[in-house]
Amino acid sequence: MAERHLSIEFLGGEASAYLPHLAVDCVVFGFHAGQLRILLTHWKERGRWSLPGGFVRRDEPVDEAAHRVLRLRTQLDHVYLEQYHTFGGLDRRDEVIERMFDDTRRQRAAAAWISDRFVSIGYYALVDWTEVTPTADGVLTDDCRWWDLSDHPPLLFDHDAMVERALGVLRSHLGHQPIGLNLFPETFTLPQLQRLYEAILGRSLDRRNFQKKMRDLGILERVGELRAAGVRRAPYLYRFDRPRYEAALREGISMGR
Amino acid sequence: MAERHLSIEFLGGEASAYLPHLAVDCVVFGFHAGQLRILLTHWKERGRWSLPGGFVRRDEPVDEAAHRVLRLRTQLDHVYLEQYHTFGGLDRRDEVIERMFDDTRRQRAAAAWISDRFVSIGYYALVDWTEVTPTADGVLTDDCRWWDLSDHPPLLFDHDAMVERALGVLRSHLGHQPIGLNLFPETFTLPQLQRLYEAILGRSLDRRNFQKKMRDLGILERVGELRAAGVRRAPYLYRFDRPRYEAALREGISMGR
DNA sequence: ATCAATTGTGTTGTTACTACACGCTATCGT
DNA sequence: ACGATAGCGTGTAGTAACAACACAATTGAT
Repeated sequence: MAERHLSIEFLGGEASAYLPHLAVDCVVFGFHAGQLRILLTHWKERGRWSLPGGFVRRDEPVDEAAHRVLRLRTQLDHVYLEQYHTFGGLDRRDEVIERMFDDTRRQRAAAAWISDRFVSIGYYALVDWTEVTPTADGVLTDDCRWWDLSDHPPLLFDHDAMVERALGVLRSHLGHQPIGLNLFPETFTLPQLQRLYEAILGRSLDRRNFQKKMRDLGILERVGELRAAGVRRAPYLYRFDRPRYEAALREGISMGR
Repeated sequence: MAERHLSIEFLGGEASAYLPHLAVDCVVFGFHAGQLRILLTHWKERGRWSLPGGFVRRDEPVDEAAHRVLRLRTQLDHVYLEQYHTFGGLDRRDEVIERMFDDTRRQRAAAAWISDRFVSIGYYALVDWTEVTPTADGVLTDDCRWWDLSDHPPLLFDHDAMVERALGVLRSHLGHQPIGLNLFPETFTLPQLQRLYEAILGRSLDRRNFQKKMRDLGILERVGELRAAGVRRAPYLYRFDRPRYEAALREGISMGR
């Protein structure tokens, strides 16, 4: 395979193993230092960033395709994943990528396959970033890393709009179901949780009302105190009560707005 | 074209004018006599019912494909349409339809095309049923009519699940945005509107609180009284104040639950 | 004239949310 | 040693939204 050219092989053998014109893209949210972050992949040939995505195998449900993509990019297996919208505008095609293939007949077919119009099913994921091992595929992409949601490079295709919409959906879900179990390690503090909520909502919340609300929800378990350097008073550590958390997920809660 | 066989022509010429493996299906909600109703199409060859659906042209956004499908089945142009979920399980294929094609090579290709696995983008529509002219295509389907949501025949493929999910989404939207403008004629009464809400939510509401709530929303305009036979007291007729209704759509409201 | 059925409106108690004030703990500066 | 300071935890009062409830108005049937 030539250095500057792609092979049809990057698709895992035959392009026909995948459904044409269909892709999945994932907005992977993490949370660190009071900031929402998203996982992005860097395209080798054009020096630009996009959401981690992939194609759908013919023998695979689309949800499973999203999980597979995420497994490849994060090395994580059971992530919280939610389909939120399918993007099907006419602008969704990639003409640049076509030039990245050799000019053999087989390669031309692959080039045509991939550069044609795509409909993309958008998923968003919530993960504990400390467990993620960002991984580029080394073929189409040569880098994969976290970016601050509020300070990331402009993305390829319509991926900026996909991020925007994912955040909007996440925000609207926040008022009706608990969020946090998937974004934090086992234990966390209430100030941390509040900063997460503030990052998602994009505005500050009253600490006292927030804590009262959280306590009253009955999905938290106090497990000790956080001992850390430079901290004045030690905040309590909490862990989510899984059965109650999941019950709240199913039945819904109300969280102000 | 043989009587009992389909032609590739039903796809509007070349099958290749459409994206393979991709479909749109619409759950069209109407409201009549206190009941939610959905529009279903009857498949000629198997004597069973399904949601109205269709394929996506290569030169057409998926939202536009949904509108086109709806235009064909209802003769209506600007319906309220919302994408709510994309269904991509492995069971979504149609093996029966394959036998409905002639055995010419071209027709076999079409048979393979249509009988392969499909991913379907689900939309739901809200329409004033009095304006709809249900229309079957006469090729794949020979009937198109309204059914009570609570009393319709079992549907083909996974369409029962698609209806179920559409209703769930509609229900959850009900608490955050006004609904009704698209389901009623120009004018309607508050008791009618309440019955619509009750049909969607699946439970009865308090008439007094409902009316107070609706009045306070400030999206209604009183335009007279309804004179009807057999009615004791004449209810007032209302019309939605469009600008205010649309503002409520954008900004969201809270409607109990 | 009375009754029955349906519609319109007001009142009250309760709950949820918003705004706000204070005490506790540990570190830091002096 | 000591107070100042920064961050954390809890409580209280006012307000707005919601749920439960009662009564008056209109019209056709008896």
